[in-house]
Amino acid sequence: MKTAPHFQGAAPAQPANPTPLIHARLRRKEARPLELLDAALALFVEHGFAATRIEDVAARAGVSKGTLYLYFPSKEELLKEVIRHKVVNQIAEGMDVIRQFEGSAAELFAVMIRLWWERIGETPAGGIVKLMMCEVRNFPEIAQFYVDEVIAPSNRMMAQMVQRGVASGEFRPVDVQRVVSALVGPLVFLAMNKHSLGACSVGHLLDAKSVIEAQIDLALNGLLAPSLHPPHKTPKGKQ
Amino acid sequence: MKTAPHFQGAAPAQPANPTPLIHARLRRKEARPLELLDAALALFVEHGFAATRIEDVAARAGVSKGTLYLYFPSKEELLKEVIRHKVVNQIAEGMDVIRQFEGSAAELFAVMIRLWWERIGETPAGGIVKLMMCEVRNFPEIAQFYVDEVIAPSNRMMAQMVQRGVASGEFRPVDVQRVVSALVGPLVFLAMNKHSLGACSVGHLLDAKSVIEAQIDLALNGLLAPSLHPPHKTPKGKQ
Amino acid sequence: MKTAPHFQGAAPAQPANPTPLIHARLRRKEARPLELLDAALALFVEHGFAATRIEDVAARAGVSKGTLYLYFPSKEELLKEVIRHKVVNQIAEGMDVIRQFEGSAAELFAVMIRLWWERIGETPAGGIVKLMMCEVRNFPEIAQFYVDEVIAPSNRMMAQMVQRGVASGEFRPVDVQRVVSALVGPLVFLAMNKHSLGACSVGHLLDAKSVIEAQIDLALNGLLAPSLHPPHKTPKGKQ
Amino acid sequence: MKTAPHFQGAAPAQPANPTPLIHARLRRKEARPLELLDAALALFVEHGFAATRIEDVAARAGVSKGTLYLYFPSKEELLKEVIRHKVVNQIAEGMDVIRQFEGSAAELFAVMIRLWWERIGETPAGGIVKLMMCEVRNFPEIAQFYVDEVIAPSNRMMAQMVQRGVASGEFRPVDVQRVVSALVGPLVFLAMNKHSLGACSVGHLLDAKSVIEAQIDLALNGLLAPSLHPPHKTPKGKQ
DNA sequence: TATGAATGAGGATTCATTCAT
DNA sequence: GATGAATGAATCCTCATTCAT
Repeated sequence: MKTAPHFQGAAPAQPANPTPLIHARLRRKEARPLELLDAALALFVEHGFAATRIEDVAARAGVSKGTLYLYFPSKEELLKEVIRHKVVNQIAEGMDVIRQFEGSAAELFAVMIRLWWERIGETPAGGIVKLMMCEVRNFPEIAQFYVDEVIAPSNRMMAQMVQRGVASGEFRPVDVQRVVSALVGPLVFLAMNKHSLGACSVGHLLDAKSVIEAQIDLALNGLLAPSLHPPHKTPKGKQ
Repeated sequence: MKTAPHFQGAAPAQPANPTPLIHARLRRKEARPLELLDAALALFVEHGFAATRIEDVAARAGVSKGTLYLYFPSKEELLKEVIRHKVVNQIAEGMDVIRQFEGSAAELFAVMIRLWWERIGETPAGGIVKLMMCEVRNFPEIAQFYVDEVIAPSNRMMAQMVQRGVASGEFRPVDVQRVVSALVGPLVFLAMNKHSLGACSVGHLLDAKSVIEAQIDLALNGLLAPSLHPPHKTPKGKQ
Repeated sequence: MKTAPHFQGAAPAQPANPTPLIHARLRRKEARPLELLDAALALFVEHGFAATRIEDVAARAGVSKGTLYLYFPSKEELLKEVIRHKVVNQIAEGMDVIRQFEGSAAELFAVMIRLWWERIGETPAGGIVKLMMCEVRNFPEIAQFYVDEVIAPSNRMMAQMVQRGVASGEFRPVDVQRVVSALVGPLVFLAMNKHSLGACSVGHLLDAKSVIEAQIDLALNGLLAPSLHPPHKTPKGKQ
Repeated sequence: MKTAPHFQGAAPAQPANPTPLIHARLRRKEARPLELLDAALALFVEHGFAATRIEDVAARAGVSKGTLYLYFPSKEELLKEVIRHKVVNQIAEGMDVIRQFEGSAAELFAVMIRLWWERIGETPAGGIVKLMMCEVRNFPEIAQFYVDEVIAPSNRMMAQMVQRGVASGEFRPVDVQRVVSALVGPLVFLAMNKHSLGACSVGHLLDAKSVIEAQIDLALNGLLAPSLHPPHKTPKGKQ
């Protein structure tokens, strides 16, 4: 049950080695599990866990089947490691950026929604969202982990954001939890769709960015206190 | 594990049995494919297509493997038939009700969202939504079918609904297609969640009905023309 | 283990009922096993025993699977019955005609070879030959039966025929048994070929009748006593 | 049940192992397909294609089912490869020897018939003959292949041989093609019989070599020009 | 008798996992 | 460490056989 060291797994461009004295061989050795996790994530997301062959994961990472088993004791453990590693690394990373933002509630709101898409929805982390939706029921232990590590913190953050606007009077008084759920829905849907119908040749129906803008527009108009209406304009050029 | 011969769900119209003591065998033979489709839907939704064993589908329908193959030539055809049968029947059925609605755009909007959940989201048809999201990439022909038969008609209908409000001046002028996508997102998300995390023991985080109400509230406030604000009140006792 | 009454199984045209008072129903009942045997023979010859489906045999005989099992307790017994019945009826019947022939040794020789082809080789009995060649090793008990009932009598008859010519001085003195084997070979080969390559679209390479004539010509020229050479002319028009 | 790594039969030329202790694994890997083809040939010939279990083929080659599928993608492809490999190697090999012969037409004739038996009829290639006769109708593509690669070349060569005798006046003028067919018949029959009735305990009726001699005697006497009669004596001790 | 729906043992094929090199 | 040949349990699917009607 090895856990890989912290590492920016999915980054396509690898900056020059910060500690040049370490052998390239060693770096490769450390990177291997991450390449395997990337490969596994991509294939699990595309085909589902059961329909993905270990051999294809290995091949995509450029190693042989046997090598994969040097790092992961079974297919199921590989899946768990993918989730654990990608969730903590990628999701958390996305969240970090979001968490630091300051500004008005409405601005924060719009920025956060956009950032969520850029940092999570359209990155490999979005694949995790689909993978979880499709596989949790086959791996109940993972569900708890996912709820604790991802869902709950996300919800708390979103809730804080809405709550801040309500407290300041910027937003109408609303049931924060339910509004959060209503806001999260389309984001999760967009992320899933990207790896589902959106990845099929027939699926170029949704332009995620413009749907995001429509949702921001709709939600902000729905949230803002009556006295402030209509302060949030439909973005230019978007009809 | 036998399910009742009086099948539930999918048949468009079942006349009262004209000859009450006609062969039980014959009645079974007619009911069998529907029972198998129900069983397949349930298991495909729960475990995914690849991880579901044909033998388990048959057992859930109270028959043996061999019997399943009397009605469906292969596992893949079974999946296709599940999609075709459940989609056309359930989706079309829900749509019918909606099409006949008369009233203000805002009322229609609220009714439609609630009806979608009652007729599709929380029925077995909701399982189709999750199933499709998880499996389309492995079955490109099904993707085309699903887009043509489900996504496109649904979108068209939602778009008409929004467009009616915009045309009458009840709603703000918005990009209808994008708003529709933003509206569909949380509904689809709710349906998927019901069969995903929501079905795990840790997943009782979302109360679908109240999220639906929150979304209606949010979206109507976001859609209504400024001059009418705030005409749509947060429903009593929901905040 | 019912055995069917003597009957001209394969004849497409059924002559007027010789005993008109017997119900057509009854005749049908008696004929059914024969229709099944005919169907089984045809399919076993075409596809082999293992690759033939019981259901196809029944369908070819115009009855259902269940009906076949009213007459034959298993697929293997059906095969045995096909062989027993077709061998005794068809082969023996062909032999009868041949056995009665009288004439000079050379004439008898030529006539018998031609008759063998007409009465056995190109009739359904020829199918038995192929069936036996292909399946005996899987059914060793049948081998003894076939040797006793078909091979040995045929060989004896052919041997008598050759021996008669040798004894009368018409033929050279030869090892009768070996010559018989050398004569039987191409006949059996022709019969098998008819149901093998000859039945494929690519197999129109052999015209059985002219090969037969070539063999008669060759063998007679090879058998006749030196003083009589060349008494047996190459048939007219055959070059 | 392992067969020796020094494979028998099919390889055109096997150089002495240059590095005697090179990986046994590697040597196995190269020998494996040949051992599997040998095993498949033996079992297909004995039981027929449909009645042979893949697992038994693998076991006879000393490996497991799974291993067979490393080398052949399906049972049907295995059959095709058996045909292709055994046919081109064994048939071609026999043909080579024959092609180089010099001498009188009668001598060539006798030598060729005997050689055919020694090089093809009584070797594993003889099994191919039976296999083809029994299975071609189920595999039309193979029929074409077999006609093009085996039947046609063989016939052409036999025809040349007879034609040479006719042209030189050694043989009577005969219809060469038909005589060839009449000559091929008993050879093919002997080969098939060896794997059919001849392989059953009751089937020791034919001594192939002496039948061959009888056929040579018979055919040569039948072919030689009248003026030369009787130049070809029945071989000593064979009558 | 005749039917054909139902069964489940059997066989082809796949693929996660092991292990000798 | 790395490989990939080998394994065999697991799964899809077929079809001989049974049996209620």
